[in-house]
Amino acid sequence: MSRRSGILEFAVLGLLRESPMHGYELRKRLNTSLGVFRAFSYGTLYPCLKALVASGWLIEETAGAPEGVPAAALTGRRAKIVYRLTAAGKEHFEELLAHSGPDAWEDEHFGVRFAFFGQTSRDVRMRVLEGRRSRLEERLERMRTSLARSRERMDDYTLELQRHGMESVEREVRWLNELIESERAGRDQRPTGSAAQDKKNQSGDTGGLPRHRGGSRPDPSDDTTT
Amino acid sequence: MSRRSGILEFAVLGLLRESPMHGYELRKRLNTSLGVFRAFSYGTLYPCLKALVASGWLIEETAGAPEGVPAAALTGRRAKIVYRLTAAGKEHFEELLAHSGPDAWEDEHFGVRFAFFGQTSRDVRMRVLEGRRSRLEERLERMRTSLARSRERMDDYTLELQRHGMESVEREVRWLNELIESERAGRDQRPTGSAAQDKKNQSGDTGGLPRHRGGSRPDPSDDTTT
DNA sequence: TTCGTCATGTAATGGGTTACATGATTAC
DNA sequence: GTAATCATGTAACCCATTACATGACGAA
Repeated sequence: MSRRSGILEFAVLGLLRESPMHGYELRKRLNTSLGVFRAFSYGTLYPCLKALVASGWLIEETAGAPEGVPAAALTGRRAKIVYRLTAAGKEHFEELLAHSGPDAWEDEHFGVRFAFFGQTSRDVRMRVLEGRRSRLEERLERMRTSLARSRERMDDYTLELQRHGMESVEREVRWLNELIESERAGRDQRPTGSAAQDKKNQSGDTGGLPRHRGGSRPDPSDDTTT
Repeated sequence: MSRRSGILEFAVLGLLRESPMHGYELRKRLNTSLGVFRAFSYGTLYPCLKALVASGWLIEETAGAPEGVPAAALTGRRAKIVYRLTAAGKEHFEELLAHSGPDAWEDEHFGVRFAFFGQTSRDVRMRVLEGRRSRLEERLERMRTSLARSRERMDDYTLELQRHGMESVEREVRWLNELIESERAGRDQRPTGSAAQDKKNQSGDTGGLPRHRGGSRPDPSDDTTT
């Protein structure tokens, strides 16, 4: 019954913070926003939603458009279940964003967190980025020593595999460095191209962060598009 | 009971082709040879070994050094279970190497296959590399269109995440291109540094492949460098 | 009326981990 | 004698996917 799954819970909460949605649409958004790192199926999502409702982070809405529901959700067709974040849920999400558990630096966890960076403070972002970086550096270190110890026993392909793997991790670290740099030095300094550029591209405000759904947003033109 | 797991089975067979081993050592080798992509625990390995024995791909040896067993396996200590590949097992492995199922191009599957490239023919290698490449290219295409469709609705961090993800995949494709190039043009042409170099580094034989445990191994100058 | 897609769910299965239970052997 | 590491296993979860069951709605 404890269909929870950490990341999924986190991601659902994050997406619902923007606006209430059906499970169906939620899944689509999930798989495009986070697509690179993760994809979820209904078999995971629906039970998880139930669990979140049970915890009080979400409420279900079934009736005919209880105010906030975006018209799109029931353009005439019989309303299904719309999930909406409760106040408690919002709080919980913020909590999760800030207090990253020990898994927060793992590949997928990090990816998902990153996708919601727009909803948190620079402090938290820095913590997460640096945590991730040091995790990767440890990994690199382990790879290096392990490679050094067994290199003679490996054939060339295995070696190449290892080399390429390390190179990828190193690239990842460089990317993080750029992001950290950019956060540190930057006001708005949103990542573009290869991050860490000092050009003239701040979008106006200096103080903060690229508020989620940053400058661009909202024409509610299409709902489903994604 | 079907503790089989495709990749693990494949990897176990591949490692045991080199020499018989205990489950214990097998796991260590598993986690260093394939370390970048995969790690397995005993909870997975032992049941899988039993299943492989049941299938006839392996046999267990318990007695006191039935010939081929590497001395190391029982230097005095009471012999545990040593797993040895049967003829049928060898055949099965070769079959698996060549006839890659439809999953063969997925991340992990590919990684593991690659680690055993030394044990197969150039033809097979080419097939696998090209299969992997086209899989990644499809992925890239999907990412591109999906990004194009929803780019305005994404905040900058999500966007950066997407960008970085695509870049990684692109790099992977370039790597594959180099490998393919190198296989195509190459006799021995083992991958070194960034592959695809035409220098003077063939290790002698021309006809084949870097026979596993090949004679070359990149100058042990620096270990960690890359 | 049939097809696509919206929409919600569940049961069977897969593939894996952690933590535990157990004990021998080696090195100090 | 005591700690590390070799060595083998299992039971209790965890997390997710697939395939299925069900049905409404809109458009051709």
